[in-house]
Amino acid sequence: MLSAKTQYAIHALTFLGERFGKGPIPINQIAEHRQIPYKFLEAILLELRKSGVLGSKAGKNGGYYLLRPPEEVLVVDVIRQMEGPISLLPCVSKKFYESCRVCPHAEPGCIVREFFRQVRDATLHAMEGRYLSELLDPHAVKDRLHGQRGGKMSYFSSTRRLLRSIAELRDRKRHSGRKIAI
Amino acid sequence: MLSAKTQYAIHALTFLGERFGKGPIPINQIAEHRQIPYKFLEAILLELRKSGVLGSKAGKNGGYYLLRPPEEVLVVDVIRQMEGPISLLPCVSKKFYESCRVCPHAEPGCIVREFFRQVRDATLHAMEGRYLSELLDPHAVKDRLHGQRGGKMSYFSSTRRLLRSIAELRDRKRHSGRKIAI
DNA sequence: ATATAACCTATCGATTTAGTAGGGTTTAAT
DNA sequence: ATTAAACCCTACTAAATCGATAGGTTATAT
Repeated sequence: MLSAKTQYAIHALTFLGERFGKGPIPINQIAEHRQIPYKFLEAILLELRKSGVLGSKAGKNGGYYLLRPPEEVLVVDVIRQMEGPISLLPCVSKKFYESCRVCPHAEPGCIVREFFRQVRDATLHAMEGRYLSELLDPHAVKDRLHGQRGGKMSYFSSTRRLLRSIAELRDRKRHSGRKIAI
Repeated sequence: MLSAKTQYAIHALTFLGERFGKGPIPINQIAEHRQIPYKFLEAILLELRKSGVLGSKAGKNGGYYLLRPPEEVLVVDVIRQMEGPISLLPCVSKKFYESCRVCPHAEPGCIVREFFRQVRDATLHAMEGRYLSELLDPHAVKDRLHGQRGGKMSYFSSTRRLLRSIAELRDRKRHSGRKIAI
């Protein structure tokens, strides 16, 4: 299970994603809308800023904002950043590899290890190429587009266009043959 | 990541699986072969017995043993027993469902929830229908068969037969349409 | 200057983790 | 009956993690 911290982080990021391009959003706004304890959220956002996901601006009209558009923020990266390894065993993790406590030399033939490698492959496959943009509330995103484009576009044309661009981006990434470590 | 307890449990069960049919195996034998602290392992085996996976026999020549053959022990059941939910969010778990802290009413349209439901489906699909028998060291299983059948069978015929029966069992279960909850 | 808002350090109680210690009970081979 | 071997149970502990909270510092728009 994901810790409360990670869950809060994801929901905070969706809030910021839905308001991408609208300038810095203050912590209390996020905290109120998403029901997250202010001080806890403060620490989470600070961590996300230090890990390069968010930018911040101090002082009046300050707050936090995504450094890149939600279409380019990998959900799996956020989870790894906050939670650590996706793998169920340390010895099948690439990003957080540690030797197993039962077979410290990680024998290549370890059959338990092989099983959990398959599990992590399945989990990772479901996560890879999935972006923050896919977790946003379409209604909020609509507002965001209206805000940027002056509200000239219809709901249907704007969201259809957005969804198409997301699908294209995701498809490109999925078939790029890029190895994604776990 | 799985806790040390769960990892130890799995390895202890493989040890017992490889010796299934040979009567009770004492704790210290498992502890020594699998490098698990004796007292910690004792607690783990006790828990596995209470949850119906293992049987035990006290006294001289006593020990622990699998109540059913390894071909019938689901790995995912062991993980759930020791570790809890497989899901990454409480609100997508069937066996351990709890409401999400961000949306307490678990709105059916929650897009974050949908994402993590897909992830848990993928993880579960990799686990479902996988049995303890698939995690056993073939060499140890060979010995077990030799022990039971008096060593008359050749290595190849015995293991081939075993592997075929495992594959058949797994295939039956995989296509039985049985819903496996998470 | 003032209000606002991020930044930083430190702490804190509760829970979980990964064990350890020691003794009591039951079984069974002799 | 003795006694060794193993199960069973309670309690404890040191460390880490979790889920926050407190309070002061720095930056910035007005």
